[in-house]
Amino acid sequence: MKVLSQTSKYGIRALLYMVSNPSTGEYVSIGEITKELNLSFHFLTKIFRELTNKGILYSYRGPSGGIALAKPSDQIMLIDIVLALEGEDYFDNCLLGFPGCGVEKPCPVHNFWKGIKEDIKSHLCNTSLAQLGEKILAEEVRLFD
Amino acid sequence: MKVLSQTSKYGIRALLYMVSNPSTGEYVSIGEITKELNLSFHFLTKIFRELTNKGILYSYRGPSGGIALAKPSDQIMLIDIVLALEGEDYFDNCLLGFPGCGVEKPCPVHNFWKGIKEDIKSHLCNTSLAQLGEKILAEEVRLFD
DNA sequence: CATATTTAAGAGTATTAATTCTTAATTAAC
DNA sequence: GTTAATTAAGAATTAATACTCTTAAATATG
Repeated sequence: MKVLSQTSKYGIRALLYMVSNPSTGEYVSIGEITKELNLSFHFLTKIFRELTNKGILYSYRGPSGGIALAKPSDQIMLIDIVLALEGEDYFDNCLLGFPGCGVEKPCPVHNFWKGIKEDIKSHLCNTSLAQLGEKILAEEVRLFD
Repeated sequence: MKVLSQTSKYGIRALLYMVSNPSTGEYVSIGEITKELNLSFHFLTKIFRELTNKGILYSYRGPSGGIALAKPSDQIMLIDIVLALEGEDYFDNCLLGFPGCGVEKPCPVHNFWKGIKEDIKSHLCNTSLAQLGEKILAEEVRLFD
């Protein structure tokens, strides 16, 4: 059951590392993150480039450069990251792949699936990086192995 | 948001065609189904081979042969098809791909995702091909374009 | 038994997603 | 201005999924 691409998963994990490890400097380097989370440096760089282009991150080149959240972490919702990385049409899918499934001609599981998607969407809309970062800091959940 | 593979989607759509188009003979040919649903004959043949191997379908070769449900349609649940085609570990996933996410060391969205998965699983467990076939026959929903 | 119809099996190809690699641009510090 | 540290851009490669093709086996019918 692959609901999110590796791109989104790595992106979110890396952002959660950032909010749960308040760094001293203004920018945190991608190298540090990939080293800590054991991710591919080049792959995460590409992912973060996308988030920078979408206005979710700031980036700064050169020594002591890196990336930083463009907004306070309590104002960045999971939905922002998912839509940025998966595409704005992320929720426009039919579970069974029926061509033309929609309100006018629903597939046999349309209403059920609509409800599930609404649950997921609302949770992503109402969950900020800050909230999850706090859970990690409170050690209710874990970021690492 | 791709929750099911094309394999599962085509497989379920084809089975729904079967239950909503009670054929005269004992077996329905794969060629008829793919012609009606505009699917690839060879691809669906491969998918149905898997369902036959898993005991969900019977198959019979030769003229007027084809495939048939191995059990009455009200005893074949969507979960049976999904697990057969996606694998038994279909629900063993972490939304964010955290390594080792589980009860002992949950990721920050573990409990939320657990709930969603339970909703999906229980719906798939409680929905039979017969139920969906009836909805199609009652024209509440559509199988075709 | 010859032919036509159908599924079985799996090799082969194409498309998409994931990952790696190479080169360039920016900036700080000496 | 030279060097080192860092992101930017996107080409190139690999892996996974989706799909197609070829050959074989089974079976009904004349």
